[in-house]
Amino acid sequence: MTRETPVLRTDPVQRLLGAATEAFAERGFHATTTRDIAGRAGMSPAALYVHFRSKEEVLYHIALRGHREARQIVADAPAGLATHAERLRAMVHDFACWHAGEHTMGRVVQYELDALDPAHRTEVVLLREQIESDVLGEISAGIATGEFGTPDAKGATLVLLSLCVDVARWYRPDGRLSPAEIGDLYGNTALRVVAAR
Amino acid sequence: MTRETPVLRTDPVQRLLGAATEAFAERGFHATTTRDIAGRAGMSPAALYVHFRSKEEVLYHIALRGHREARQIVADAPAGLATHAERLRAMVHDFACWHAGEHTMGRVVQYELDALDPAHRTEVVLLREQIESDVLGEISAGIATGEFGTPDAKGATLVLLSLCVDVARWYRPDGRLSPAEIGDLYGNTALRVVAAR
DNA sequence: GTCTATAGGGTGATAGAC
DNA sequence: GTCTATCACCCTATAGAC
Repeated sequence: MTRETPVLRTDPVQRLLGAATEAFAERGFHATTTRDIAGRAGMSPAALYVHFRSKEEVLYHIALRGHREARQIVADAPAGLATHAERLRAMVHDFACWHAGEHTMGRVVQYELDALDPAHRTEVVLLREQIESDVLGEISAGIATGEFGTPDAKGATLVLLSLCVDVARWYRPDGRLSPAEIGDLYGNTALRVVAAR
Repeated sequence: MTRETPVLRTDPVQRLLGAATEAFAERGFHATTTRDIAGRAGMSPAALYVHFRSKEEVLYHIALRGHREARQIVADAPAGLATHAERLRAMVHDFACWHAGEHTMGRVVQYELDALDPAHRTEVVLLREQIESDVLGEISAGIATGEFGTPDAKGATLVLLSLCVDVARWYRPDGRLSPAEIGDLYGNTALRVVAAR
């Protein structure tokens, strides 16, 4: 009567999305074959096309889910924190930490965007702009209250987002730093970058 | 008697390497066909194989040249500068600036490494470690003299190199910041990251 | 050193049985 | 909803003429 495998893993769509995320992260979208995706999910190549119209549509679903997840991370981070310094630290901490812990998803989300159809790409770029806006808003607010000494909110936003995104490129699970340690390092770095008083 | 095209452009090897760099940067190694490379260089697909053993060997030559160029940029940057702060600022300024101005080369150098043969990859990774060592050495020296307040030389090195590398991902020639402005922003950011006095 | 032609194999996607 | 079999196309790399 017990269920050995979680429901998520028996749902063929979720199995295909998970398999594709791994394959895209390891070899890139173009170098990944539909046979590889289906094989990792324990299916024949044809089964993929029952659930998705094309290989590109698989990437689209992954990119959409990943970006929504990332946006949520950034939006939820400052909840309950009072100062702009603590709020920004939490946002950068959690965003960097997510790119380490979810580096497989992160790599697909950040580096395979150009493989999307123009319409799908536009939709995903909107989510990216919301994340950027969240961070820019926090930094601008901190500058307005005098909590941050930097005069350049846009420059600081660019630097901090770029820093977090690049974690997905270099992070390795067997590396020197854990996701939590990366979050700490990056959260503290953020306060230096905006010259928090 | 005048020469309309520079010698570099008439050398088929240089033409192929330039064409391949553009193609790899735009579409990635795996999505680029040898037909595309040869076509951009004004040749037939077969001509490529007179000068290179394989598509991978073309990438290898680009990666080697790009990494040597980048290493030179970082090594030359601090020449003639006395304080560790000015030396580090120059290194980060020039390295970031290079990734913007040479973003086509930079994108290939930073994001197509995994497509190299294991032996070629190892050779290129050695050059990367030299760049890392150059920056770590400068930061450690600045900490030793008390010029930099950060206690974490490795963390600061990681942050600054990551920042510069990621410029190749997001930089667009028609964007808000010029390569020189990015260099300035990143050079100043570097001094904040290491807590320069 | 360049070309045209092609070998040999892999790719995304579909047809039709169960 | 999954499978086997396959289509039509594209790929890297090579052969051989000039």
